[in-house]
Amino acid sequence: MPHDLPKSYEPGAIEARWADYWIREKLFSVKTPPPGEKRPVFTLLLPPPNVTGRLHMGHMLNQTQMDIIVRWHRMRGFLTLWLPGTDHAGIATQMMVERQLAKEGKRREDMGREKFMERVWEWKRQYGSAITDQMRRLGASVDWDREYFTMDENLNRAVREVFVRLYEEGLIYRGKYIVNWCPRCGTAISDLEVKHEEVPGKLYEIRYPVVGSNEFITVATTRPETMLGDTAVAVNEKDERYTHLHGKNVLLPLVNREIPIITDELAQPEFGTGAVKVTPAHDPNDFQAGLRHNLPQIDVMDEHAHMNQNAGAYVGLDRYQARKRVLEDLREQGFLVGEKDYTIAIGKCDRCGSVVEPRLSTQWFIKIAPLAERATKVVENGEITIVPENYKTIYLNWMNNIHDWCISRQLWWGHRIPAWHCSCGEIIVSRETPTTCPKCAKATLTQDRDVLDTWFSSGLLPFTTLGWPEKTRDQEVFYPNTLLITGFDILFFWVARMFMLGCHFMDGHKQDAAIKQASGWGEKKDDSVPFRQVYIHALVRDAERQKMSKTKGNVVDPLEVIERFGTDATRFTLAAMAAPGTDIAFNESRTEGYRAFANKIWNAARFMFMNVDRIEPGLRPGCAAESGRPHVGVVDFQAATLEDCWILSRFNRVAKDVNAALETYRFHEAANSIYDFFWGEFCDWYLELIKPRLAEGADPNTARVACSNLVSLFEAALRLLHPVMPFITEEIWQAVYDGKPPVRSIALAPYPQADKKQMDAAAETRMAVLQDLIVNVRNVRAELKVEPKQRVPIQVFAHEPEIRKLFEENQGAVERLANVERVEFADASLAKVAGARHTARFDMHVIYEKKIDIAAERDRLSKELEKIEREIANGQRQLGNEQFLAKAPAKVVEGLRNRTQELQVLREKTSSKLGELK
RNA sequence: AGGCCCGUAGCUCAGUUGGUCUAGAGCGCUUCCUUGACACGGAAGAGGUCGAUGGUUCGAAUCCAUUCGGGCCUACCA
Repeated sequence: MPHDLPKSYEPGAIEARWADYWIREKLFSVKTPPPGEKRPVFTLLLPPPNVTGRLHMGHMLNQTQMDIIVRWHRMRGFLTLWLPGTDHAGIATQMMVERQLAKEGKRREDMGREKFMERVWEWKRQYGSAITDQMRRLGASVDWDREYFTMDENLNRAVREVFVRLYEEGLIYRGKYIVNWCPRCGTAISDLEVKHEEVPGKLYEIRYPVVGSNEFITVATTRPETMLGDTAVAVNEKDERYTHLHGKNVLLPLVNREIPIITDELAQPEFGTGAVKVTPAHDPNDFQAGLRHNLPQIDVMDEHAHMNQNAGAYVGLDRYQARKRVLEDLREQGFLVGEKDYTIAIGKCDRCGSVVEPRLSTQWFIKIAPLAERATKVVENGEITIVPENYKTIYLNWMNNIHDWCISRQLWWGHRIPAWHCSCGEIIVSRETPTTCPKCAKATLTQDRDVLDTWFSSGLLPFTTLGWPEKTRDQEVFYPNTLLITGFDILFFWVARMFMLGCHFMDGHKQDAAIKQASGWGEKKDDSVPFRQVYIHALVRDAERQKMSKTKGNVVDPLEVIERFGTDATRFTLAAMAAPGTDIAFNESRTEGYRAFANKIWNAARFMFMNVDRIEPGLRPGCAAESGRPHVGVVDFQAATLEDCWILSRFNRVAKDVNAALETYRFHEAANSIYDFFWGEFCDWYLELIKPRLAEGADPNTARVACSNLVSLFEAALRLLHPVMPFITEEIWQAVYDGKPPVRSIALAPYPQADKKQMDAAAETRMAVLQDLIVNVRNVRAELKVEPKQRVPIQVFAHEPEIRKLFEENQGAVERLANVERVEFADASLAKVAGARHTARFDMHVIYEKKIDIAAERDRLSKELEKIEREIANGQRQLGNEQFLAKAPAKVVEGLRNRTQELQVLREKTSSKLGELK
């Protein structure tokens, strides 16, 4: 077939074509294997993006890393399940649809719950696949046949089951507590959804008159408007300033309510005046104190943080207006006695940014301690490995201070809480909708209005996506999930919750023993954990290391980057920059560089095809294997020459490095190894070296071998690169097989593994010396400003016969790559010849009439000599140190000894030459 | 308040348990080259006392302490 590829690589159409092909062919769909199968299994759960989401760099980093690991496993013969889905994203989606409604002049309250829900589903049907369509474009090799949505009927059933079980076990309770309340969203939110911020504020001192005396007691507060709900003033029992007031009452200003002075540890003598107002309905600490002293709870605000009837004259005012008015009135009436600048910590709603109000309300909670205990243990004892390890510390730290989790939300969009209220006050928690109240037998039941926190359902995904609560074969095979790859920003929101809920609900579960063994997890004891390993990656920032955010306007749109440079180049950028544990400052110039890399690969392929078409048009490399087969390195390679032995050896070493790097999620090392190999060794040296063998007029047999080797090596290199750059590798690989590949896709071909038999350390060393000679000649030519086209003779003195032989055998290579006219071999050192170069293994001299710049040469040499001497001195000092000889490993001592010897040879030559020049 | 991370070439970053690190890469920069795969290319080069100080060690960019600078996370103290 004619391989007339365009001169430069155009990713757009090619990528779209293969992305479609992979989906159409269902290449990544996984059939559940029957019992008895011993194949290794790899399971990965996609962190479900919000249905409302648009692909951002964080997603892309996450998905690139996952896809690399997934493709790598698949090519190594694992039965690889990557399970995709989207999250219904309670608040985000509801807000999105409400905004849409607002444009039509409608409000959800007017529509009613049912109509609104229909509308959200409508929205989902229309726009809900935007983000997954974008994933398809990335080439994410997920099993689309198993795609889920967290509001799917089967997942909803599982959610109800979980809720009921936890309730029955006493791990879910309902109660009236202070929760974080967002006045804009109109719902409770969990501790995690509150973002803390420090802002300058004021600390106000207000004096309360003590009843039955003309004394005052002065309290300090940052939130004077809440005084309207005060039900006590607390002082510390040990605080002698207030001992005489114990048991007395004060008259609450503005409201004229009598409230007691109590003693409680809430009041700390060192702070402010040592006396503190107690507002049980508006502060979590005060709430606790209120319970201790049985104080009334007076809520003075409504759900939008406006003052209610309990606020008397202030009713209807927003909390900040109320603060202003309260302060004015207090000042006017002489109660405000102090006002200090003070930094206050405020909490803002993660979603909408409104200041969160601690609010007394009835909510559903999960008693977290028993779940946390188990989830802590499995990380401590290594049943779940968290990588990098510092996230393990962060996780354990958080688990040790974890609070009960408020799971109810006052929203409409989400999993409805499976609880029904009877007019008699009874609450029925049930899997199915109950018809009558078991207590009073009335049929007037209404379902709880609240829905569950979105993270409640996503916390169950590791097992609910595998058919739970049914006992399924999928669970035996795929649970525990092998790995989770996610960002640290949802470590607590999601990861920790999955640990807790997974261990709890899959307690006692056993993975299919044969599969567990084959997958390499034989040593793990606990199969209830949701994952064997969790890899946490960092954030993608902009080039200035700023967090990307819409408000800052510094968001880099991955699709735009892809548009310009290609998906492969963008993926490669993220992989090459993803050193574990560090944030990625996304830099477009890198992507530009990797587009050039793709182009380089493309042109190397053009070169290959050009030769195949001319030399042996029917040539196909021998990779007829499916993934998992043993012959997975370079196939049918006849190492005939030094460069053949060398490149084969290098390939295997690189394959070894890449596999090792991926094993520990060092994506950047994997990417860079391949890059350096492909460009710096394969293209820059190997292709140049074999050109004479391929050239027209060369011996046909030699040409055939060279051509076949080239194709074999290229084919293997494509497989090595495929997980990182899936598109270009597929395109060229298919072309290598002329559109009739042994398997449907390179994604199903075996991944290269290092083969010791193909490694040749001697060839690598010999090649290094040859390269050294060539580079030296080029170097001298540049210094002498020899015309680029002019070929020059050189003179070489080799210290050892083998080196001379090496140069003789590869004379042609030297002549071509260094533009040398002929190589003359000298019998004695050339060190003293002006302009000569020398290394520990050879001396070299370019024969050229142009005079060398003696002064410049002298400068260069004395600089060099200085450096050599410094290093020799350093080496000798160490080698003369007995402690070093005794303690350092033999390899290090040996290396230093050799190095020092070489340096001494160099020093001799350099100094004698320098003497010559003076 | 507690915890975590970062500070290496002009810029963006690598540098796994301290030992061929004689500190690397990409981009940028300088000089030269359109040679039949590729100018998204090739060849050669300049550029860093690894934030600072002190310590541990035969040996430190790498470990410890202090300090300066930058970022992040968690936290119910008025």
